[in-house]
This record gives sequence, C-alpha cells and structure tokens, in this order.
Amino acid sequence: MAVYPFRKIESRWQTYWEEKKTFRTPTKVDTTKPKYYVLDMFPYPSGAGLHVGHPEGYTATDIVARYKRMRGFNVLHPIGWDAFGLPAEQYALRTGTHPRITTEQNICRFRKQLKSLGFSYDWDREIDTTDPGYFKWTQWIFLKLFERGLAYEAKVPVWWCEELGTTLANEEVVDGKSDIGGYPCERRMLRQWVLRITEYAERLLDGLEETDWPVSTKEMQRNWIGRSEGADIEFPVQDMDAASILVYTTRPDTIFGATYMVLAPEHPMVDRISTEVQQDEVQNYKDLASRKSDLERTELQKEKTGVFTGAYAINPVNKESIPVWIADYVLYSYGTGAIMAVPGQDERDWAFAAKYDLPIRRTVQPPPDFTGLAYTGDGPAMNSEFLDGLHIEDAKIRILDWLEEQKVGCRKVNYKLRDWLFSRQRYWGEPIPVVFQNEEVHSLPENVLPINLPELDEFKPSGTPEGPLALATEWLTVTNPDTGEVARRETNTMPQWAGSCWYFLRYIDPRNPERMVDPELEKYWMPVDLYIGGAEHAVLHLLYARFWHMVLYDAGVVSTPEPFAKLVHQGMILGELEYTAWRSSATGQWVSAEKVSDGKEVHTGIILEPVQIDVEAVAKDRERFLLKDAPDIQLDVRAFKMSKSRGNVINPDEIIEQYGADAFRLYEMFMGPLEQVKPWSTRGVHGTFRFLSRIWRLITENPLSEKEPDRKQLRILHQTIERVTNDIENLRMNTAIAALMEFVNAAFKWKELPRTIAEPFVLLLAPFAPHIAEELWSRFGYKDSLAYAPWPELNLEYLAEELIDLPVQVNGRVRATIRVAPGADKQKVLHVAIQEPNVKRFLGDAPPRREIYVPGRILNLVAAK
RNA sequence: GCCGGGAUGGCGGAAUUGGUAGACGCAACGGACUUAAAAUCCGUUGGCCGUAAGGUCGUGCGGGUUCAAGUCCCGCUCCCGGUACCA
Repeated sequence: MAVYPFRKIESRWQTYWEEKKTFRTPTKVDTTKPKYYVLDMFPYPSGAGLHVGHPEGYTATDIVARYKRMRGFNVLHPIGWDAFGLPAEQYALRTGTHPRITTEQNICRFRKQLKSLGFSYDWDREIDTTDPGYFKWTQWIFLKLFERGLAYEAKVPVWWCEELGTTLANEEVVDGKSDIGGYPCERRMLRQWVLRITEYAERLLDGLEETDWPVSTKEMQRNWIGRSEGADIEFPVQDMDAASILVYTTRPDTIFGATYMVLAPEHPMVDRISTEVQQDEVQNYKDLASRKSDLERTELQKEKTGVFTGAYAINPVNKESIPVWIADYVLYSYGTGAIMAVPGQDERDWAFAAKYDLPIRRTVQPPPDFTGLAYTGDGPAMNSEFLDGLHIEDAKIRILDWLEEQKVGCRKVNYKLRDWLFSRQRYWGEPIPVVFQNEEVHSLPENVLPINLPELDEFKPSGTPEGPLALATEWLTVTNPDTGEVARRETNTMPQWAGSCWYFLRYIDPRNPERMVDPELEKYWMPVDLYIGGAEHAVLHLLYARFWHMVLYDAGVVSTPEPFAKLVHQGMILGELEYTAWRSSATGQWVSAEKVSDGKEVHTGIILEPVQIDVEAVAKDRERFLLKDAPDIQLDVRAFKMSKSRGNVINPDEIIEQYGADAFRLYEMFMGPLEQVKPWSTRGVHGTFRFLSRIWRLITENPLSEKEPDRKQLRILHQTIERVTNDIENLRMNTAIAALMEFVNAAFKWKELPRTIAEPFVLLLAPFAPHIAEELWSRFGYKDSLAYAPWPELNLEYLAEELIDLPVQVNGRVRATIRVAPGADKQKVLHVAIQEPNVKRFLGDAPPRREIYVPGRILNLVAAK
C-alpha cells in the first residue's frame, strides 16, 4: 500500500518555488491586468514561534492569492515582521542579549515556519519594522505629522509603570495593571508626544461607511470614537464676578432638573471657588483622588464619593442657586470636566444625590408603570416651564435655540476618543526625529533620516521617565543640522503601533531609497483588497492605521482615504475539547457538574478541584456526558483558549512533521467558517491527511484514461468547479474542501479516471494543498508550476441533469420522491406524483385541495378535508 | 448595564431568494486485510416504534405567519466577544 510521500513532495516544491521565485511580483507589472492585494496582519516574531492561530488567517489569504493568480490577476501577497516591541527588550534586560539578536533569531524561526507551510509570499518584499531602511520612513511620516501640527508635546497624566520603567498608553493598561506583565501602574504628569487623532474623529467615523468590514468591528470603532451631540452651557458662579463653570451635556432638555453641579477633582476652577470653610475637605479629597488609580476610581463605582466646595452656581434657565460639588465620578478628560447633575434623569446623578441628600426633580414624565429611580427614557417634559409637554427630541431643539439666543450655551459635538499618546520610554522602538535646543523642539531635516538607535550595553530603564536612551551620552548630543547648534536628542521612542500603521504601503515598493512608496505603484496597488487578521486589532491597530493613512492622503502621498477595502477576522482556535469532572479535595468525592458553579458546590459552597477526564473514561447518555465509572456524575465539556499554563497548546511544527503542510492547511480551513471560534482536533488533521492520501491513490495508482469523459463525470467536475469557485470568492474554505472531498468520493466509484477530468480537479485543489497539487501536475507531464495555470472554466451546460429526484409532500411532509425532468410541467409532475402509493395513502380518495409546484425543488399537495 | 455575535446528531460543521434538515469530516459500530495490533480499505450510523415497507419526534425555550420555517415575526433563556461613571 503506497503511502502519500508528503515529506519528499513538500520539501521538493518549497525548494522549487524558492529557487524559481515562482511568487515574485515584479516591480513592473502589466498594469492593464486587474490587481489583487491580499494582506495578512504581519506577526510580531515572538520567541514562542508560530502557534496554530497564525496559519489560519495566513492559509485563507494564501488560498485567495493562489486562486487570483490562476484567474489572471496581478497578485501582491507579502509578509514581514512587526519586530519592535517590549518582549525583546525585556529579554535583553534579563540576559543582556541585544534585542536585535533576539529579534533576528525569532524572525528566522518564523520565516522558516512560514516557509514550511508553503505560503506563496513574495519573499523579495519581506520587510522588518526594525530595519533602518524601513523605520527611516516611519520617522519621515512622523515629520509629516509634526509639520501638519498633528504631533505635539504635552504634559499629560499618563500611566507610569514602575516595574517596566516606562509609561504606557491607556490601551496598554487593563484594570490598572499593565497589559504585558500585569504590573501595577499609576498616574503621573509627564512630557509626552501626542498625536492629534481627535482632529480626524469625524472622518474616521465617516470613512467606515465606505469599507467592507465586519459590522461588529465598525461598531467597535464607532463606540471607541464615541461621538455624541449635546451642548456646552455656562453656569455663572454665585457671588463671583466673571466666573462661570462650563458644562457639557447631551441632555440640555433636562436643565430644569439640574439640582447641583459636579466638577472633576482636577478641574482648575476648584481652588478658585472653594470656600474657606470647605477648603480642607476639598484639598483632602483632591489628594485622595490624585492618588487613586483609574482602577480604584472605576472599581469602586458602586459607591460614589464627593465633597461640597461651598460654592453655588446659577442655573441660567431658572436662576436657581445650586450647590457645586467635586466628585471623581466626573472625569476631567471628557467634555469640559464638569457637569450639571440631573438626578431625575441620570442614574449616576441619582445615586450621588441620594447619598448626599441632594434634591431630585423629575423633568421627564415617566410612564405610569415606571418603577425605577432615574428615568432615562422618553416622555413629555415637566417642571420645565416653556419645555413642558415636549418630548426629548423637540425639547432639546427648543432649549438649544434658547441657550444660543441667550448666549449662555451652544451646540457641541464631543468624542470619547482621546489624542494618541505616542511616546514610550523604551529602547527597542523607532527614535523620534526631533532634538531639543534651549527647551525648544526642532524637527530634524529629512536628509538625516534614519535616526538610528545607539548601541547600548545596558537596557535598564534609567529609572527616570526618560528611559534607556538617556544613558547613551554620546548619541544624545548632536549638532542640529538646521541651526548648527548643539542640541539634545529626544529620548522617547515610538510605540509598537507606529510600524504597523503603514507597512502595507512599503510592501508595494519595499526597497525604494528615495521615497516611502512610488506614487504610480501606490496608485495601482492600493487599496488592500482583502485584509485578514485577528479581531483583537479591531480598534487600535486598525484605527491608528486609518488615521495615518488619512493624513498621508491629505499630504498627497497616497491616493485613497481608506487603506483596507475588505477586512475579515479569523476566529480563534481553541484547544482540544476537554472533559472535566469535579471532586472535593477534602473527601475525594465526585460532584456532578450540574451542582457546580464557579468551582464550588452550589449548596455547601465547598471548593472543588477540576479533574481532566480522558475520553475513554467518558460515557454519554443522551445529551449528557457522564463518568463511566460513576454514571450519576455529570461532566463539563468545553474547549479552552490555548495557553501554556493549561498545557493545551498545539505546536504546528509537530503537526506538519506528522501529517505534512497540506494536511495541516486543509484541516485549518476545513474546521469551520473562517470567522468562527472553533476547537482544535488532531484527529481532524488525520482526516484531511486521509483525504490527501485518497487523492494520491486515485491519481497515481492507475494510469489515467485518455478517453473522453462521460456526462456524469463532466457534471460532477463542473459542479465541483462551481462550488469551489463560489466558495473561495466568499471565503467559505470549509465547504470548498467538502466539495473537493465529494468529488473524490464520486471519482473512486468510476472504473477509469479520464485525464481531462483529473487535470482540472488538481487545479481546483492547488490553492488549498499546493504541494501535492504541484507534484501531481508535474506527473501529468507539465514542466512548469501550476501557479499561473488558468483556473478551470465552468460550463453551465454540463450541470444540467436529465432527471432529478423531486420530493413530493402531502400537507408539508415528504411522502415520496419521483424522478422527473427538472423543468417538467405541473400536469405531468402531478400525474406521476399521485400514482405513488404512499402519496395516494395520505391524499385519500379526493383530489388535492391545492397543489404547490416549485419546478426542480418540490411538489406539495394539500389534501382535501 | 450597554453594544455585537451565536445556539443544528456523540463532536466540528452543511443547508441559494422559506422548498427532502444533518452535506463533508471526526468519533462509534460491523466487516476485509494481518499471527496480532496499528495503519489502510469497504459498509452502517439523529432519537423512538417496526423484521420490513413505513411511521413518528426532532435545529436553545414559548408563541405566531405560511401549502411549507433551522431560515421570517413577537417574547424569553443561556453562551461567547467587546466595552464600561464618556454626562
């Protein structure tokens, strides 16, 4: 029994592709041909190597790339490395190994692994964000941002992580702990580079309309940008001339219900307005708030706190005097940092008012059955003088007009989106191309780029907010080429996001020393037609990249406002299904899973330990899984996210070693829909391996027939062409593979396999399992790779069948199937159908009351009576 | 809480505009090959009743529309992802 020699085949073809540069996309392509730019989110080359999640998206794009080549497109399908980043630097800190060394090693490992999967990347276009030839242009873009006033310095409260010795972006801090490492972080005021992304908020929002992206991702970006419409309203401070507090509200219609005001503790007005009596209390509260991390501020949100400043403000609509408080439930960084509190219509304000015994006044009539506290729904206004009776929308318009007439307020749009904190106190990142001279910032001229990193022996944070570059004394001092004076370099570097904001442009023209990308080439290749990557980048990477791209568009560097036309997220691959039994550690007794919640016995609260059960020891009873030895004990069945600590990580290298790259690729695509989360099953790989072995035997065990194929063979081939083609176009790789399997199952029943059937089949297989396909293709006698062989053409004529099985229903239930021509007329079909004994039986003697005939689909007869 | 997605055999999943639910694969079972096992190959496989023909129930739960509902409508439950004092 000949086995399918995948090791030999796969290494042969990988070598062939590499030597012949089969997938090279020349700089000069025939631009009269259509183009297709298919892009993977490039990986961070971590020390752990590739995991099974990477090849999922990469295989999907590879299939599309190979398919589009066969359809005559010029295809751009590149790969590279997002290689700056903290892990290499932290490794350097521990071991003294230069991050460049670590990075290079990791890249080599990743490259080798990707090549072992047979992806059709144009390796001549490989890029690396840490390469000076690359980050020269990252720095160049920074200069563009700086020129356009979109990069500025600010003293901003930022997350400072003592352990990492660096500041972090909001996004890198989760629950007051660093995203990487989980170390505690605190707020500090530091000088930082900030990018004015908020200037583009509206356009970033609008641009989403033009993209073919998952709705969920667009929605996440919209939420992140967080546009809201409302008003800025001025409240004069009582007994203080020319002092007023500006608030932002989205509910100006409720202004008659404003019974107090709240300032954020950091608000500059606080000190001015606080009365002497309250001074101590206010200062105490401010100190407390500044020391609280955001974690504490949000974690303790159930219990709101605040203190009275002693001051009062005048409500401009009714001249009422209302107390001014400070409280940390109001954020200084959003809106004006101050609010008018309307407890009647706002749950947070209600909670605060209830706690401190502040007045509550409803200004929207809740429905009669309303039982809650604050009412945030719609209804007629009340207690609101000239607004009374108006519903929210109308009341808003009325009050906004009034406020603007009286010049005490104006319409205002606000965004949750903040400017992007762009500097990091790290070594392993792009240096920011500016210098300081007498406390002043000067951007460096383009011709001195790239600004390289200095060589360092130590990578320790300097312990100050300056980071390790502050220790590179020689590097630090420079003559400013513009002024000829001595200047000091910026010690901050860029965040890891920088390099990935524009890498897709560099692939188009990767070695150009003169420009970041040639405009003609950019125009031809952009936008990216298909972009596949993880949903974890739904907001940050994809929003930052869009922002930079819009700036480059405004600067005339690129030709499209949006970089990624179509975006797809591959779903996460979980570990193998696990069966878990629960056991009391104390008594060793099993506890049935339905009595367990949160790892505890539901009634007694006893803490239980989970025990992994081997499949062999599992019995099943209907929809429940039981312990074979103790059938009254139910098990939990679930797949978990792969993690080292859980020990359920699958290493792709081992799978490829055992089953080959083709079987691995095929399985990753066959598991289920690309976007979906799905559990891994190594048995499943065995299944796709078996499928490839069957193909191998089908085509190599017996000589192909040179005879003309029969109609049935042609029909099956063309059905397969149709299905595979449609499925690839719609990224339904799982059903495309099922179609290929069905073809093979059918072909095994034939006495002979005609060459004219086998050859197109191998072409259909090629995008999915390229190695075996190339091998078979060459055995057919072809000298060249099939990479550019034309995709099999669908001939609809061959799909037609003379006779089909038509289901016949009586009262909506199938009672028989009859063989008729697909387009047979109703009379004829009816005639045949009522001959069927089973149909007769259910129809009774009387003719049917109604007949529904959908040609080619169904005949449904409604019985009389 | 809010936003988004989902629930179909023992498991992963199929199912055009509503038109034979369970394609394809895994697992399981039976058989072939083998001294034996693994591998491989062939066959069976949603539950229940029936020797069979066939019947009957069945796509998270409860209603509805329709000749016909996994698919459409109304009301829920649970799971996953995101987000969270944004005024």
